[in-house]
Amino acid sequence: MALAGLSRRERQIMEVLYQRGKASAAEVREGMEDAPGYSAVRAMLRVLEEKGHVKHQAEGLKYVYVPVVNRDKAKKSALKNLLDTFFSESPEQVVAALLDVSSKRLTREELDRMAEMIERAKQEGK
Amino acid sequence: MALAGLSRRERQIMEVLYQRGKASAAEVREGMEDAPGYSAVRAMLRVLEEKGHVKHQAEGLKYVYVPVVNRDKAKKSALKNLLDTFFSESPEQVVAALLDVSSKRLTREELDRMAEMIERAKQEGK
DNA sequence: CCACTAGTGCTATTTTTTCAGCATATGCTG
DNA sequence: CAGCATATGCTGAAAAAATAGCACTAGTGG
Repeated sequence: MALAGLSRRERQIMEVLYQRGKASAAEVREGMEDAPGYSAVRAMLRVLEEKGHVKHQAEGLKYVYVPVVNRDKAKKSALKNLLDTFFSESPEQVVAALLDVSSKRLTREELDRMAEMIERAKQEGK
Repeated sequence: MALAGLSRRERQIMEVLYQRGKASAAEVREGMEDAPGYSAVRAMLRVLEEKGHVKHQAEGLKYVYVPVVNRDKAKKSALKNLLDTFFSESPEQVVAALLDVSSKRLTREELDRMAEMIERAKQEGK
């Protein structure tokens, strides 16, 4: 898993990076809760780079950091982990929780699209 | 969040506890990847208790540890976090990933139940 | 009773993590 | 050009985390 094995701060940083796709040290810092000093963030990004979790590219004047493991893979393994630790590997329960957590914000259209996805899965599995 | 702000090991331990509901130090240890020595696990459980994340109860001869924040709350906040960092807060995408990750294992019945849940959400939201 | 196993409590030590500060480079502005 | 803002590179050190080890207690089997 892309997030496992990381220290608290490292994890926080990786989450920001996955959220934004890419970010400079300063941006990462902004995205962090209880952000430490700028130096600290940079130091940690450097460590993360050494460990091979992120890479940087010059963009204009500054460095922009990007996760090495692509978002999609990280996403899947994060989901798997969640499934594992909280949902007893039961996807249904995830859907239930999902509807619960975000029920107010879900539009009719979104619900329709979800239903459709499930419909399609049924077809395929038949 | 019940898992935020924890160190790597602490987090690992909490995940095991949420997975199993409750566990003795030895069981927690079994559930951990790259498990450290037994003493280490116990020490961390003690720290987690001090910090108020777990509590213990004597069960027979040994102590059994339980998370303080109940599973359901922890579950929701973990899901919210996932949504936030990987799915741009889009529940649909979660469903898509869910179907993708576990498509093989999903039975017709499970899919039906999911569809039904969504159907119900539509009714309510109408 | 003695040895053995499986617990607990506590503490000391090592390793990681986290952080701040300084020196330096670059572009921009008046 | 001088001053300022914004970068990076690096290093040292405080703080937190992770771990091992020891002493002790309570059952259990011989």
